[in-house]
Amino acid sequence: MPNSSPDLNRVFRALADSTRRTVLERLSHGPATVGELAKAFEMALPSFLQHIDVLEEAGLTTSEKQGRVRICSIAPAALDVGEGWMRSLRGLWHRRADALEAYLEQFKNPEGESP
Amino acid sequence: MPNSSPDLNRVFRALADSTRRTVLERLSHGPATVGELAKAFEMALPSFLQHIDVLEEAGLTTSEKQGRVRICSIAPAALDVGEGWMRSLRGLWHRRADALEAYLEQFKNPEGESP
DNA sequence: TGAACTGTTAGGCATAGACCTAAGTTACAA
DNA sequence: TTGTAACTTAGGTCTATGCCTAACAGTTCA
Repeated sequence: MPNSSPDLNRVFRALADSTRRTVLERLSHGPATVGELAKAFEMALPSFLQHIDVLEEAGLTTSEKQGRVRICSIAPAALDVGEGWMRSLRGLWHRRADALEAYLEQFKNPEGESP
Repeated sequence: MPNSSPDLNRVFRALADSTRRTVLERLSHGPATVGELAKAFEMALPSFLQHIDVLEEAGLTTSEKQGRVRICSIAPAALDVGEGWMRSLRGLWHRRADALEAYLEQFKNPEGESP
């Protein structure tokens, strides 16, 4: 479970904004241009572009320039990284679901083993 | 796929920091006190406490005061929210994996259907 | 060519985040 | 009852984020 990678930081940070999540949802239905994507939001285009850049730097989207148009697509590999981390964490937890009880017993029953 | 909820913002933001992810990994093996958790990091205790608070506000951990000790545990329900969002997004994408090709054709073959 | 379209860059502002030190507070222990 | 342990709160700095307007490209089309 590699954790210290800056990739996870970037992926989760990118997902921590509802504008960007909405863009990803839109892109999950198929590619779109910057202008098409921006229509759904009220913010100024340069502000919106920053969100696109954050997504792309996180590896969650890619884009390709066609003439004067920039076409964005979703790139779910980065999503897998985040999802994988979460799943493995939850897996660990499930294997230890009884640990809480045992641990708390220590504090109620100080005669048990030392922490 | 509820997206606008501030919960997802908080969950993903909380995960966007490697200190906090390390804490979650530690807690996935079982509960621990603030002091035990803090030992693994070099930062000052008040700084570390802020991370604990972020995790708790995101619903990723819970804590319980036992005497002068605060015992933290993982609370994977919030994790499921994030993981669920990611999985459903990826599901959508897989059903549309061929959309990129078709879309790009528009720009190469302007005689196709209008966008 | 020159206007219109679609981005893009530059620069500024306000808020939030991540860290710090110093100074409490509460519980346990001698 | 006094000291120590284990947080907790207060307040400060510095950087990053999210937004804006204004001005600048690169493309397309009349």
